Amino acid sequence: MTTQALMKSPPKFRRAASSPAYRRVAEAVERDILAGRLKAGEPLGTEAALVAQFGVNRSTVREGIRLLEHSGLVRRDASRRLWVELPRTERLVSSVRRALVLHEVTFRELYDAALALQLATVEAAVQHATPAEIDALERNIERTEAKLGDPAEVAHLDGQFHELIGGASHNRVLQLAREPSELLVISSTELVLRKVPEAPARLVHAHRMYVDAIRRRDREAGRLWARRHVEDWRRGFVRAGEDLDRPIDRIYLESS
Amino acid sequence: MTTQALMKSPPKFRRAASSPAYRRVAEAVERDILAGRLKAGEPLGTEAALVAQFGVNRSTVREGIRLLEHSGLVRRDASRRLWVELPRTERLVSSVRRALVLHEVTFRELYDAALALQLATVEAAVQHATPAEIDALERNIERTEAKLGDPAEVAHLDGQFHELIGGASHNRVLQLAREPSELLVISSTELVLRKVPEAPARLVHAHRMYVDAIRRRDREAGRLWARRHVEDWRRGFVRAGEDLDRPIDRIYLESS
DNA sequence: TTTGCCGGATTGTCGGACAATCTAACCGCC
DNA sequence: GGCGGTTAGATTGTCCGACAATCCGGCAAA
Repeated sequence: MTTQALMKSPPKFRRAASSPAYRRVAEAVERDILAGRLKAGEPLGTEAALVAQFGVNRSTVREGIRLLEHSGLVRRDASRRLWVELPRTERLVSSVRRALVLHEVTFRELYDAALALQLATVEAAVQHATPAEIDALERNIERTEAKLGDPAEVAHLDGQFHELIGGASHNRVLQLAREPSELLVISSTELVLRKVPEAPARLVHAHRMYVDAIRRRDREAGRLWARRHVEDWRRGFVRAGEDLDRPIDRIYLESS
Repeated sequence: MTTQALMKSPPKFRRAASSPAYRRVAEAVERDILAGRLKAGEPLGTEAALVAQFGVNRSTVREGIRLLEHSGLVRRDASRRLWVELPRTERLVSSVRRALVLHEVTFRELYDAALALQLATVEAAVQHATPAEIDALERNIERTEAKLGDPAEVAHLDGQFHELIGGASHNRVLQLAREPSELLVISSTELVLRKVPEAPARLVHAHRMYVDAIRRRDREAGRLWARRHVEDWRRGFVRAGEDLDRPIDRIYLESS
C-alpha cells in the first residue's frame, strides 16, 4: 500500500522485479555448470545440501531443480540422487519438433529446410563415413528390400537410414539442425509409400545410390541422389493429394 | 493418502516405475495442449483448480507446472496467473546453442552447417523477401558502413543483418535450424574483424551483393555471395590464427 | 467518470511430517 | 577372512498447513 506507492515513485531503480527464489536457485546452479565449476558426471549434492547452501526451503529448491532437470543439465539416477550431466540432444530435437508443429509450419517450409540439410549431411557423410558405418547402411538397405511390401516398416527403416547417414556425417551441428525437420518429413513418408505404388522401389534405389556415392567418396553423386530422394518425397506427397502449403498436422507429434 | 494406497495396489502393472506425480501432472496438461484441447491464449486455471483436478498437493502441482513453464507451453503473466502459450523459439535457440557448446562441437562442424543453412536461407529470401524487408536490409547496410571502424558494432550489425535475412526467408524451419549455429559463428565474427584488416569492407560488400541479388530475385547470385560470405569468415578465422578443429569456447555462451 | 480503498483470491515461500526407497555399516556364518 | 543378509540412517516424493505479498474486482467517495 504505502510501501507500494513509495517504491513506485522512483521507477527507474526497480529493475523489473527480482526473480523468484526458485529461479535464482536454478540460475545459480546453471551458471556453475556452464562456467565449468560443476562438471558433467559430478554429483550435485542432496536437496538438503542445496537448502543449506541457498538458505531457502526444500520446496523452493525442488522447484528450481526441476527446471535444470528439464533442460537436461541435471539428472537423477536410479537412486534419485542428483548428477550434473551434458544435455542429451534427443530432448532438444523433440522440443524443436513440437515447436514447429505448434507454430503450424507448412510442409513446404519443411521441404526446403530438409532438402538443404539433407544435401549437406550427405556431403559430409561422403567425406567422413567409416567402413563400419557404410556396412550398417548396407544392412539397413537389405532389411528394407526384404520388407518392400510393408509401408510402415519401410518408413521406419527409412528413418533409421537417415539416422545412420546423420551419424556418418560426423557433424553434430548438422544432425541437431536436421533431425527435427527430418523426423517430420519421415512421419509423412508412410503416407507417400502407401499412395504411390512405385515409391518403395524408388526409395530403396535412392538409398542404394547414396551408399554407393559414399563408398566411392563421390560428393556430386551424393548430392544428386540426395536431391532426387527428397524431391521424390515431395512429388509423392503432392501425388498423394496433399497440399504442400498446408500446416503439418498435430498428429505427427504423437510419433514420439 | 488413500488415493496413494489405491494407486499402488496393483503392483504387477507398474511398468518400470510409474512416473512421479509431478510428471504425470505435467504430461497430462501437455497432452491437453498438444491435442488442442487447451489452446494458446487460454487461461490454464489456478493452482488450486489443478490441485482439485489431479487430486495431488499444491507443491506437486507446482513442480509439474514449472516443467511446462520451462518448456514454454505455459506462461505466467504479470499477475502470475497461468496461461497456455505457444513456445517461443528464442528459448529453443539458446538451448540448442548451449548444447552445442557443452558438447564441444568444433568450428568446422559449425562452418559446414552454417554454410548449408545460409545458402538455403538466402535462396528462400531471394524468392520471398518483401519490399519492406529489403528496405530494412538496406538500412542495416547503411548503418554498418557508418561504423566500419568499430568491430564490435559491425559484428553486432552483421548479426542483425542475418536475422533480417532469416526473417525474409519466410521459412521458420530454416530459421530455427540456422539460428543456433549462426549465432555462434557471429560470436567469432568480431574476432575476425579485429584481426583481418580488410574484413569489414569485404563483409559489407558481401551484404550489399546479398541485397542486390534479393532485389533482382537472382537465386544464383544469392547463393554465390552467401558462399563467399561464409567462406570469408572461415578464411578470416584461420588467418586470425585459430584452429577450425578446435571446440568452440564456452565464452560464447555468455553472449546471451 | 475518476480516484481511492477494501476484502477476497492467488501466488511465493516457508516449516514440518511421513512412507518408500536407497546406502552403508554391521553382524553372523561359512 | 570373505560373504550374504539385516538393520539403522539418509534421501526423496508427496502431503499438510500456514503466512506475507500481491493482484483483482467492486464499492464508496470525490
